[in-house]
Amino acid sequence: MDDMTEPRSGPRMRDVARAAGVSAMSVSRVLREPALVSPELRARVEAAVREVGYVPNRLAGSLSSRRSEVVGLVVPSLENSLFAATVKGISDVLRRAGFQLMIADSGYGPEAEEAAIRAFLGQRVAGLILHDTLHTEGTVQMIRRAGVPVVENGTLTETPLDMVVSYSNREAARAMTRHLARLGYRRIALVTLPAGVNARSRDRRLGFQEALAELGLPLDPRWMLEMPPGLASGAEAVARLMEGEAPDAIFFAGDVLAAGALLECQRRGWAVPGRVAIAAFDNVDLLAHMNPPVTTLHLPRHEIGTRSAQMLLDRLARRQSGPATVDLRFEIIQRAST
Amino acid sequence: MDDMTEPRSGPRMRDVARAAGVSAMSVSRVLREPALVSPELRARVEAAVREVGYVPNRLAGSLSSRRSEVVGLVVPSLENSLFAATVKGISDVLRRAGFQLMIADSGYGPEAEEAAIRAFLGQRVAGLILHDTLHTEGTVQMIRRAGVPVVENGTLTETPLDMVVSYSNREAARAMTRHLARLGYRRIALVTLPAGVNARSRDRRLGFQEALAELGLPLDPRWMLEMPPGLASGAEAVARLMEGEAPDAIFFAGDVLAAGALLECQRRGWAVPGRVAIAAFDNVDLLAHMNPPVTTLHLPRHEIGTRSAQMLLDRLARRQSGPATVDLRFEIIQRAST
DNA sequence: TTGTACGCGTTATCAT
DNA sequence: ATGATAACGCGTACAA
Repeated sequence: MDDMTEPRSGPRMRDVARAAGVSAMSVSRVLREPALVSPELRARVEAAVREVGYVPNRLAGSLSSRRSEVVGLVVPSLENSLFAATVKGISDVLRRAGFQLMIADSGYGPEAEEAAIRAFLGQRVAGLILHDTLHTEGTVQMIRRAGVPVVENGTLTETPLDMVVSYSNREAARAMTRHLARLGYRRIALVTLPAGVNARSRDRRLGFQEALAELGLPLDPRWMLEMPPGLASGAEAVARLMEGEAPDAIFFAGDVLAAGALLECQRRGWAVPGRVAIAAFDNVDLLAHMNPPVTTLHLPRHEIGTRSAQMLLDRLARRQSGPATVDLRFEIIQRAST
Repeated sequence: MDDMTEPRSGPRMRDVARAAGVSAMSVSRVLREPALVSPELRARVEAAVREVGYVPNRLAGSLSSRRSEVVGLVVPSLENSLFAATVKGISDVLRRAGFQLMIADSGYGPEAEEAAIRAFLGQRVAGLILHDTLHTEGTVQMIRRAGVPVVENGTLTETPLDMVVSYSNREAARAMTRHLARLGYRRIALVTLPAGVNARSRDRRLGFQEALAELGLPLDPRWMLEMPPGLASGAEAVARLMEGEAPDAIFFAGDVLAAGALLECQRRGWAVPGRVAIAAFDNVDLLAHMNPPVTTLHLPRHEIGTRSAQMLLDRLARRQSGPATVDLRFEIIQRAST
């Protein structure tokens, strides 16, 4: 039965020092620079640390050293598994370096992002990783004033805050569109997420339009839909596009729209790709296992995370200096749905 | 062109105080207890805050007050979207209370969990939320010594560290098994994730066995499979179970195994539920959109998050005192696959 | 209502 | 190689 007294503060460095019969500074050194310390001292201190169950207070440490081992990450949504791969990459690299990860979502737009970043800066994070590339003025000012390194992830923005690690959404959409044309499709439709505050969707639409123009294919505005995320959206989109003058291929450039569409085709008995071909944007496991398997892009989601974290760490270690843009490659995965 | 000098520390409270012509304490009060301060003082201070772009240092604040507004969360995997709903619930509640979230994954087992918790305690988190319920001795000791409130989420463990918010994996598995029997199925197989270090899988297997015993149905060990997570696993499981003496229903109690199995049945031309019925454990969007839609359980994933965070906040505000177990309800969603 | 003094637990710096 | 001292930036407790 625990007694519910005041939250204990636990043993401090000086308690360890006393137990080991040394000064607090020696304890600090043993913990951070064991090489600079005599083996005997180290042994005594390490024993004392275990004896009293000492867990160093990183708040005090960071306050004093003016450094922190926490990175702040802002993703558009915590529920979207597309970001999960990137988060995993970030987390893996940070953990090995002894860094912690704080996460917030900006689901409600750039203002929510600003609030999250303000909170992170209050915690004096060592760096920031942002998925979105569209920020409020206040956000930009805060970040500049704070002088923390930042990596943006969502798309290869031309106006980066600092560092960017991503792939080109525009080139990826362009490549897939050209791929569909190469396969013989001529009436190609595009479905994206709402492009309003989503730079990624905007870039994908641009790439699609570019490709059609280059190929001399018709660009019918009725064949460019914006739908909210979700399987139901994909189903609705394909149903809507197929009534009237139907496309022969649909490029679903976002979320799980393509999967939803294919499932709807199965229900309606529409042959894929016989009646309409379907292509997706993201190489989620599901698409490979569907019937037919769905043609899609493979994007370096995990690598975006590892590279982002690594660049941040390099900058913090002064191993790298200025802004930088890393353009990671994507790949087309041709499957039976096209 | 930024000059890459030393990381600036930014304006401090005393800088704001000077700019406003008041004492630092007044700045602190304006920020934390605006009600106790005269309107004019507040106005001057708020203007000064904006003028110098002040962002309070929460490291210093927490060090001084011995309180923090950070909660540590450990999930088994950052890539599994099942946890995402819970994380979202946690994040939503914490944000409204001005709390931040630190996240780590324990993908490599209880030792990784211990390391994550040690790091969190070093950051002096106000509380912990753990998905797993199986911990090392070191973990238990550390948490007791630190005296931080803890919520466990994964299953209704009978040996909680402190608070538990979950549903009963055992009852849920039992209920679904009985449901299948009620529908007339008699040769019921079970597929779970490896139950080794996974208390959830263990509880599900127990519930399944209980139900069979109660119903007087045969318990053939060859009909209880353990498979790694993933669609491919589900496909392999159904293929393996259907050779030889085949079950008439398969209960896939984990991950997306059921979806993988159904897709495999489509490929093989096995009618579902004609040839074999399929039930799943988690109400992911996909299952509702498949052909046929898949019978499953609806689990209170999001509510687990909100309730966990709320209980933690309540405890921190001294509004609730002791250990507690919250048993949230689940629900059977009967669909065409059974 | 506002201000002063001190301490939170650690690290940087300098001295021995 | 080890120790003493003074910050780090804020909040608590008390005084005015």
